[in-house]
Amino acid sequence: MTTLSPSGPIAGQRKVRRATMNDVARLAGVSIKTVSRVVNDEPGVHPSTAERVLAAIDQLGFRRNLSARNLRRGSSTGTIGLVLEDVGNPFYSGVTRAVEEIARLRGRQVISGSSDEDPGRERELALEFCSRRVDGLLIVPAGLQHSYLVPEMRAGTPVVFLDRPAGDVVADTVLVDNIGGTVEAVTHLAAHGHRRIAFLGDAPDIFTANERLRGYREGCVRTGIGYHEELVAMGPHDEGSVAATLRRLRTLREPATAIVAGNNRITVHILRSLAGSAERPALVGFDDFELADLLSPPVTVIAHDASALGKAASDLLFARLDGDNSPPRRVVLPVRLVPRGSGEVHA
Amino acid sequence: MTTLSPSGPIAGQRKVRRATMNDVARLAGVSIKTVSRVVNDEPGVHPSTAERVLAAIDQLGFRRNLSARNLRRGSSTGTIGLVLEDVGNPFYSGVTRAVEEIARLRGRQVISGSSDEDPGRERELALEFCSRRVDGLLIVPAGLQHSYLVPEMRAGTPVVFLDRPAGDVVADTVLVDNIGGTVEAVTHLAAHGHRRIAFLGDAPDIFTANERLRGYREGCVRTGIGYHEELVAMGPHDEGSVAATLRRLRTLREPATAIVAGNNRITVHILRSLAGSAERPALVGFDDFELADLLSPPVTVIAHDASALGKAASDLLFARLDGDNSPPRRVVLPVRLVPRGSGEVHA
DNA sequence: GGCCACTATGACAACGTTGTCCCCCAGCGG
DNA sequence: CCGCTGGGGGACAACGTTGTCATAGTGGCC
Repeated sequence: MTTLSPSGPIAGQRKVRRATMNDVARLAGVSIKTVSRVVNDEPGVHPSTAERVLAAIDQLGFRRNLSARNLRRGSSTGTIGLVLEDVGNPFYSGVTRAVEEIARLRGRQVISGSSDEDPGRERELALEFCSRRVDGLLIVPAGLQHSYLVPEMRAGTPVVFLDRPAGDVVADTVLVDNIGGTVEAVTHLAAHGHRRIAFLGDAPDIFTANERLRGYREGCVRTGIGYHEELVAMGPHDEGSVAATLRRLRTLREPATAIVAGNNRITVHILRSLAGSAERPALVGFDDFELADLLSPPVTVIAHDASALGKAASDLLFARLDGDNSPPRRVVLPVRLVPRGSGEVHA
Repeated sequence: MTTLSPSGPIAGQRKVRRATMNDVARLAGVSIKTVSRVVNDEPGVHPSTAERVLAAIDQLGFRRNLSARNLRRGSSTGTIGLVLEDVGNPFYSGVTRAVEEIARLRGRQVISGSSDEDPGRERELALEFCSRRVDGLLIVPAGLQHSYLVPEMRAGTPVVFLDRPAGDVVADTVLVDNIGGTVEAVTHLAAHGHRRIAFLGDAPDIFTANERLRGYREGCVRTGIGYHEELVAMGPHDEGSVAATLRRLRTLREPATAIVAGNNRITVHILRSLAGSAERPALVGFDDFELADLLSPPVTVIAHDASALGKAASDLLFARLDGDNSPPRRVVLPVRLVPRGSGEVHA
């Protein structure tokens, strides 16, 4: 194995101009159009000519400029844009992976970015993607205003909202059954004898957090254990605030004996806070996560599949790209309670 | 809050042609060049003119076409390409996040794709990114041949290899101290009295797997416990093969009392296989992972920071983009053993 | 031998933007 | 009143590619 040094810029030389079809054409002694034909596998090029062209391409290291191509062709840049909350969050990286998979099958590249729950950033990313003329847009909304997308949608860019609905446009949306999930969580805990069930959720202006709170409340009402303000703690949570909340819940006149966690991050914060304490409340977490089954006790969760979400949204998007122009759809994916132990502790 | 329906394609109408600078110019009663000036915040436009232009832009929902811009300007498409093994793997999604962060600070978008350890796919992705004229390329190599990148590097596209070195080109590379890590793992286990330490690693043609094996071997030699073929199991591992290997290790004439796991996936497979069994060998895993500290016993790991890796690589890439043309560098990031319990079990 | 059909190839414009260069006009000094 | 200056704005070409249309050559057929 010889080690090639690319003897070019790396060694501090001037940048070499990139070869264009023109250069290839000159070298191969044909017209630029013929090069184009070869590059695009168009018929009607004599095999021997094609061979000369290919040799020239190889020699020059030619690679066609997709900016130029996209400009000329007008339609389809072969990319789709994905705006999510945080690629670093395993849930969203699962979504990303699924989207990438579907996109690959359909010959598209994914461009993604994290909004970090900042509506301004979400908008910035989405519009940036539009400037790049993505063929479609998948968005996990951070904000409630999406009218900024109207011109893009009018111009034919399909948009699918993911995990949360758009604020003020009508568009395809894929959600999970947040309400059903927390109703089930509460029901499950109540069935195991718990009457004092707390809910720790994310900031209430986040759609899913709010929905899950609603489900929690409905569960409390349906099971007859009643809804008690003091058992609810919403808001952006970090390790510290979760620990503080747990302390508070323990010292109530009637302490909480069970907890529903509003998302995977909160579940983990809770687990970490509880680590080592002998007495631990029953726990059901929203979102499944790796290793939940290996903890002791294993963590009961409301599971919903990141891949399924990504796949459903991509499928919807590609259906639009294929010309489906039926009215906007709202898909709600089911969740399921996975009993593992942590929620089956008796009160 | 009113609900806007984008009354366009969604409702099944014809696609509206997207507004161009020409349309804006016509509407604003100026030349296209003036529109360009406004859009690019160039000086020399009368405030009142600029206002008219901005109004027209708003009215038409104009968004400049970056394909055209990039084509015309020739340099910098404002994107960087990231080829990794699997965005769905938490380790790589951490890398992605870090890269995205740095890119954002430098005004770049990240385009990423997963190679799934397939060299062909890696190449395909990298070249696709080159066709899109990314400003730079970050690659977690799947294969050993990277001479296909030479024309690109010559043309001035900086390339940084991540986590593994390139096969046959000289280029910037950021690695972690794989050898040092497994040496330390073995040393740690030996210090706790283990003499029969097994190693479960990934396929040996993967650079990191091979390095870690080397470290393991060196650790065995240095500690004087000796290297025994029968204690090593390389190869692509899944849940089943790991379980089988563990059974084999248990039934040796001198069974293994400790295990070093070659990466986070293997560690998890091991944990899952061991779940429930009373007697468990000591374990040190390569790669830290979320909740490792909450398992029982908590899992001792060789930790290295995905963000640090992503950041180091991006920093290197942007240094190149800023004109640094010193000889290619190889950065090796330190790892550290995080003792948590699973590796401190006495033999 | 003349005409046609067909294959292989090329000339040219156009995609939407920006860099270069030029022009117009108001204001000002001589 | 003239020439000069500088701010504001426009005409035009060019980026690299592809779609449209034209054309040269070749062989077959009456």
